[in-house]
Amino acid sequence: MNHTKVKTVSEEKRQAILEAAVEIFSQFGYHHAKMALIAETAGVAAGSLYLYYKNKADLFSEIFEQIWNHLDRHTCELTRRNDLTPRQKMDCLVDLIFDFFSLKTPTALVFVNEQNTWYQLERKRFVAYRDRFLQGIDTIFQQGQQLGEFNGRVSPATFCYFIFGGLRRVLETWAHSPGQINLEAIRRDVKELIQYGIQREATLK
Amino acid sequence: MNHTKVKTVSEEKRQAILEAAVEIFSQFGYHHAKMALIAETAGVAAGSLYLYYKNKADLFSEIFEQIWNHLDRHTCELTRRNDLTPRQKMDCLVDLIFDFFSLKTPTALVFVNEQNTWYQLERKRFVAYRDRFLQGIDTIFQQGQQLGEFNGRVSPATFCYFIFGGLRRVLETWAHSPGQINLEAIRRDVKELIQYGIQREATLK
Amino acid sequence: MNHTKVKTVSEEKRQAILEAAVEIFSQFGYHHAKMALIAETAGVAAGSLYLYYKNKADLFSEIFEQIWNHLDRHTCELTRRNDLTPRQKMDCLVDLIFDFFSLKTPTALVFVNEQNTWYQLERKRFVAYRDRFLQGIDTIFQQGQQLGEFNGRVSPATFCYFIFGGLRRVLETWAHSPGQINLEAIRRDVKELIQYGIQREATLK
Amino acid sequence: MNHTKVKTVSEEKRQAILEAAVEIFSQFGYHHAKMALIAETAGVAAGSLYLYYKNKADLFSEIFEQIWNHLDRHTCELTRRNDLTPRQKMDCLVDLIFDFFSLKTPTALVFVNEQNTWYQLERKRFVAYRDRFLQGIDTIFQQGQQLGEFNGRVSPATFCYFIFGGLRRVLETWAHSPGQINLEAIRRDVKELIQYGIQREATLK
DNA sequence: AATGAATGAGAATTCATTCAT
DNA sequence: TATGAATGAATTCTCATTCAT
Repeated sequence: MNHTKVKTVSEEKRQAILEAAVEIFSQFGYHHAKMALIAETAGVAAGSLYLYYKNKADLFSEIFEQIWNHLDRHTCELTRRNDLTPRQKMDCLVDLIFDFFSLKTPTALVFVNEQNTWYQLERKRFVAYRDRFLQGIDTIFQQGQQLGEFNGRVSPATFCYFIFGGLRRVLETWAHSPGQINLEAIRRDVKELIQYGIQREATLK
Repeated sequence: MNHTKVKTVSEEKRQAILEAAVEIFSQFGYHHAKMALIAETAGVAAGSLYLYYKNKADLFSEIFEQIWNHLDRHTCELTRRNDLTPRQKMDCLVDLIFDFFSLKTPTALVFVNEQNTWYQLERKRFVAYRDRFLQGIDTIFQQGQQLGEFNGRVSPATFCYFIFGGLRRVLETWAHSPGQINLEAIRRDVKELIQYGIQREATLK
Repeated sequence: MNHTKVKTVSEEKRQAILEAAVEIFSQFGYHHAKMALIAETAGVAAGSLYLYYKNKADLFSEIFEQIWNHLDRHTCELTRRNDLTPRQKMDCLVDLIFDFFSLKTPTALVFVNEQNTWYQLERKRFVAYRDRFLQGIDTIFQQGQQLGEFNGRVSPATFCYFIFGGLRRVLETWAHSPGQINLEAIRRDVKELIQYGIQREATLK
Repeated sequence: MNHTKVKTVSEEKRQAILEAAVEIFSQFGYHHAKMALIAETAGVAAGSLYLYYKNKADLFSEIFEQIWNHLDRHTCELTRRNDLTPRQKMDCLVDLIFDFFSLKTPTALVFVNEQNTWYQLERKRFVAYRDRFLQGIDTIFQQGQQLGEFNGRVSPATFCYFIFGGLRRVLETWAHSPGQINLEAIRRDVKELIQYGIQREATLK
């Protein structure tokens, strides 16, 4: 029974370190974040970090893995739902991301600001996760095209990249001054942009 | 007397260094780019870099300054033209970005990938340039809204970021495998997405 | 009451740790041998090592102590025997070393490879053991010289080192690929080399 | 012309660093030698070491390379000479080594004491150099066996290893207290041991 | 102006040892 | 006794920048 406790204690500390890392990475960026400071923030000795994570890059990657797992899980569910129209699904997708950003702000800051760092550290995984996510958008988009709800003249790939890039960019701006920009206003705007960007002309009559 | 000539020679070398820097920064990212390698690429000694630029950050900033000046100049011109409708201006803006990416790919990659690095190095300038550029788009956008051509419910800033983020992302994909993707097809798709994203519903009748 | 038993149990674990240490030290060398790995090999927790040995150096030293005690005991016995000629005693000495190597190969490897490490850690003891052992050889050697059996022009110490170095080297080669080399053939060769190296010219007539 | 000078200056400093390294390695052993101390001893900054040597292991290896190149060159020459009998060649070989040890004592100390360290760092090169050297002894030995000068009952391989090991061991002892042991006395003894160890019985009549 | 060898501050990481349980 | 998570001292190596030539 204390096996469970040990596991729990460890898992708790692992999480505490991760949270400290998020804090420090979001504040200083990957390259200026010092392991010693992460350790101090987490309330452990510097050496202890290496009991839970192989090295700085590994600790950093863990943040991205957790985010992607979260996004992935929900995107998959979303594509499979039958109770929503493609247009509603697209809205939900935007909500999924915006909810994550408003609830886990520091994590989200790391996610958008250090995207390129992670790409350099873990090219393979970066591409894999990104493509899986794009796949999700693609699925929804094609569902919409088949139902005649979405603009049929645009290639799904371009659409995916465009929407994903637009979202990321908007959130980057927010990430640079999260206190000053109203996330909810942006959320509405983005939905509007996507909806009217994908809407088939005929339906607008 | 030969002051002009010296100036020119110096200016040429300054530019050569800058181009080498673009090459190296785009390949390795700011933090993994070594000054020694930039010097070698530029065909000068490491120490000589410091005759032309104060330090690494300064050299890096210069790249962003040049890009912004280029974008700025063209955006300003564009806003002032009377021979184009706002919708056409928006098309021209897309062309501006597409041309920039296809003609100066490494520069463009540094611009999109190292945005956050530059933000950390030069917060003030980052914000200043960004806002000035936004101002330009805003002008066009408002012209379009006043003429009833553009969607009036979206904030120009969000619109602007979203569009540019989308553009950037699409072009990044192209930049990673330029031979395999038809740039002109993407250009058309993007214009389509933007037009129908900003178009006032009524005009779609 | 069960004091004896406890002692025995403890002694067994102490020995198990020592054997694990021999294994790891012989494989990685003193400086690359990790205490954690020794503990794992011995089937105890890392912290437990310190219940039996003061520290890494102490554990390491214990190996040398045991080897020396083994060599010492047999060498002493050998010198005291009256039923053997000096030449036969020398043969026995070679057998002692050969047996040690073939029966306790990892231990022997630590002994030969880490000689210098031990010298740095325990200079005093190193010298003391070495000199005591030399004393033994010296005794046999002088017995041989007095009987006119051995070459009188060579210093016993040099003789001793030379012979042991040669033995060690030959056995090292064998230890690195025990299956491919016939230990008995080497044993014969070495005895031949020693005999004819120590033999007084006159006796060869 | 100053190209030569630059080269010379660099080569001099490279050598100065190497000598400092020999000094420090011989005093503390590889694992306790600090790069900072080597730099200080050489009169350069710590970072400068890395201009001349890739890392600590590389600097350390250079010492062994130089020694082996020296020994190699002379051993090769020796085997090819026609003006010496095999017995004289064997004597010269011993002299080669002893001369090196008396002239370059600190270097020699590193060579014998850190043999095992080098083996662990550069297994391949260690074996290659050692085997090439053994080859040299082997050549001389077989020349001697063919002429009937040397003991024909001992396998050349065992002989080589034995002699090499004996030599190394004798010098190790000297290395542990170079001031207290008369190298010349050992030199004589070793020659004696080898000669009478390899001498064919018949020639002793 | 140009060079490039020299500098040295700075940070990640390892691992023997401890100690609360 | 036994554990093994936590500690933190200690050290290598990198690379932007300087400066004597």
